[in-house]
Amino acid sequence: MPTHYTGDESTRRALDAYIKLSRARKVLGHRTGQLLADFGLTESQFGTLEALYFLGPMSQKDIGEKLLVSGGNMTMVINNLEKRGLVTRQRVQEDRRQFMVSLTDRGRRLVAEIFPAHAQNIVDLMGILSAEEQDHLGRLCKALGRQTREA
Amino acid sequence: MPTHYTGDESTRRALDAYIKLSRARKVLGHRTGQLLADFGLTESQFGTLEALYFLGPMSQKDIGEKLLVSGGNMTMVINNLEKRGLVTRQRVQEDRRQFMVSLTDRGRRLVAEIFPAHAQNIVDLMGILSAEEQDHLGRLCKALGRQTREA
DNA sequence: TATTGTTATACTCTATAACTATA
DNA sequence: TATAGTTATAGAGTATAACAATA
Repeated sequence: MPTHYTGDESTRRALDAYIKLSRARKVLGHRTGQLLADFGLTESQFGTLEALYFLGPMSQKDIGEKLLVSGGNMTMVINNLEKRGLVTRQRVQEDRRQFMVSLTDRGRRLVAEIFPAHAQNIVDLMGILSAEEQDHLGRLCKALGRQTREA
Repeated sequence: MPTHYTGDESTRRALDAYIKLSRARKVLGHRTGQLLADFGLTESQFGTLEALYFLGPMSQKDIGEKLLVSGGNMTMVINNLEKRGLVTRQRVQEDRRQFMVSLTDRGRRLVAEIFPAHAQNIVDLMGILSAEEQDHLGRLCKALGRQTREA
């Protein structure tokens, strides 16, 4: 474990932050994932539904970029959601290479059903941190997530 | 996207922190995972090797708890590492239900070969944050990861 | 009875590369 | 030529439950 790495201080510090970040995310994801699993959804699937719910119809490419999921995977995720009647694909007339993905009524109802409990889970999990700490965590993570996509 | 959630402030704040945490971890994991992939290793596999390298031989159960990986998965991860001659299993004489997992010389050499570049990747990625910010991030994430295992 | 680990089941995720259709 | 999406490939992850061996 990097925690026991005895090298120089700046390396130890970065490794330590990284492993704690990873663990936190894993623990939180495990918790939130249980609720989703009760509804037969994976994180990628729910993330897709959530994006469509809050941002409206999008191409597969846009969803993939939002969720950091590769093209081939998006095809599969959308396929699985489509099989269950939660989303639909519609060709974009102006650019027939694209599909616009939209929630069906059933998909919308499912998100509406799950989201409150999902959000409450996250509020509960984050509740160990004060409002200021949550904001600070968000800012630090935002910097990490942004910088590293460009660099 | 929770970012566009228009509910109450505390919910928006928690969701926002959560999504940024998730994105950061995903971006970082993607980056560090590329190096590991060059050596034919997944994160779980390298995490196992790393734990054995820095903490010494451990039972599968202990590794699973460190890495937050379930029992059945640990069997598979260890199997795959064992096939490649990177780890070995030895029955524990005092409790013959357990296997002690150890690095082979080959496994130890592989970690020694990969770790410097892996650590440097993390130092580079975390480098967008100051030393104080990295420490702060670590503390916030530690609280998140710990609390939620107990609660 | 409880625990460690294995096995079986059944999906989902992951990346990549070759491919089709369209731009 | 470049882009959006599909398909094929090939593995690894995930959880669960039933099982064996041991405590």
